[in-house]
Amino acid sequence: MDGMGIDDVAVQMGVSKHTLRYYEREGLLPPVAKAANGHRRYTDDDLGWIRFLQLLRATGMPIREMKEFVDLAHAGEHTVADRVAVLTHYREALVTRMAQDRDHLEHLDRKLEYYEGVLAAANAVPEDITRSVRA
Amino acid sequence: MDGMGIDDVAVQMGVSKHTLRYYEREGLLPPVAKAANGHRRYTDDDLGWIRFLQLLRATGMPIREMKEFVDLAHAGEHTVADRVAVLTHYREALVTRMAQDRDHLEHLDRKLEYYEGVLAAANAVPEDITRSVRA
DNA sequence: CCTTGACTTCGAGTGCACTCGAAGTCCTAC
DNA sequence: GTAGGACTTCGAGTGCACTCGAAGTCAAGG
Repeated sequence: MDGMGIDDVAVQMGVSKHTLRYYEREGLLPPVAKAANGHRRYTDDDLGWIRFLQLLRATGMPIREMKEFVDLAHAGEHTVADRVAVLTHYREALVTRMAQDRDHLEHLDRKLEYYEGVLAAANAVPEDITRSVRA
Repeated sequence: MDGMGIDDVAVQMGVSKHTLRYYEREGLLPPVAKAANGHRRYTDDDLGWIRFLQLLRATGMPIREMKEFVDLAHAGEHTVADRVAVLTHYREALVTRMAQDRDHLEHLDRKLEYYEGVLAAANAVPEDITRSVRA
C-alpha cells in the first residue's frame, strides 16, 4: 500500500500523532484511508491538507472556523467566494498583528536600551566609589 | 485621594476589571493602594506597570514567567542582568515569530491568488457556455 | 505460542488565561 | 432608612487546543 504511516507524518509535519487523530476527529481532515490492519495511511493530498491547516492555524484561525472553512471547501466550487472572504479576513488580522508586533519589538528594544544603561551605570559606580575612596 | 478607580483603569488600559484583580492576585501587580472604603486606587506607577505587563504578554511571555520577572524587578538592581536575559530571550522569540508571520502572509497571499484565479475562471465559464450554446 | 510494540478508539484530563457569580460591604440618593 | 449600584473577596467555571491513558487489536520476531 502507498502512503505514510502516522508516525512518519507526525515527524515530518511536526505535529503529534494525537493531534493528527484529533484533527481528523474534528473533521479538519477528511477521513484518512486505512490499511487492512486499520492503520492510517496518509496520501500526498492528506499531507497537503495538513500543511494548509497549519497555515490557517498560523494565521490565528481557531479550530472551529477551520472546520467551517474545510466544510466550505468540501461543498464545492460555488463556495470559493466565501472562502476568499474568510481568508481575506484572517489575512487582515495577520497584517494587523504584524504591525503590532513591530510596535512591541520597538518598545521592547527601548526597555532593553534602558536596562543596558542601568547596567552600564552599575558597572561605572564601583569605579566612582573607588575614586571617592581614593580621594 | 488621588489615583484612578478600577473602572476607569479597565477602560483606559483595555483590560477587564476581573483581569486587573487577577493580575494583582497572581502577584504581577504590586498590591494596589486601597481607599478608606476598600476600593482600589491606581497610581500612575501602577498604570506604567500595567502597560509594561501588556508589553510582556504581547511578546508571548506566559503569566508564570511574567511573575518571575516581576519578582526579579522587585528584588532590586542586582537582578538587572537576569532581566535583560529574559527580555532578550523573548525579543528573539518575537523576531522569530515575526519572520514566520511574513512567511505565512506570503503563503496566504499565494492561496488567495490561486482562489482569485479560480473565481475568474468561474466567471469566464458561463461566457464559454453561452458561446457554445449559441454555436 | 507468546511477548513486544505500534497501532486503534474513546472518553477523560491538562494547562492556560481569564471570566464569572455569589455573598458581603459601603456610599448615595431619594 | 432603605433601595440601588459599584465595589470587595473567594472559589468555581469556561473555552480552547490539545494531550493522555486505558483497553483492545494486530503483525512480526524469538
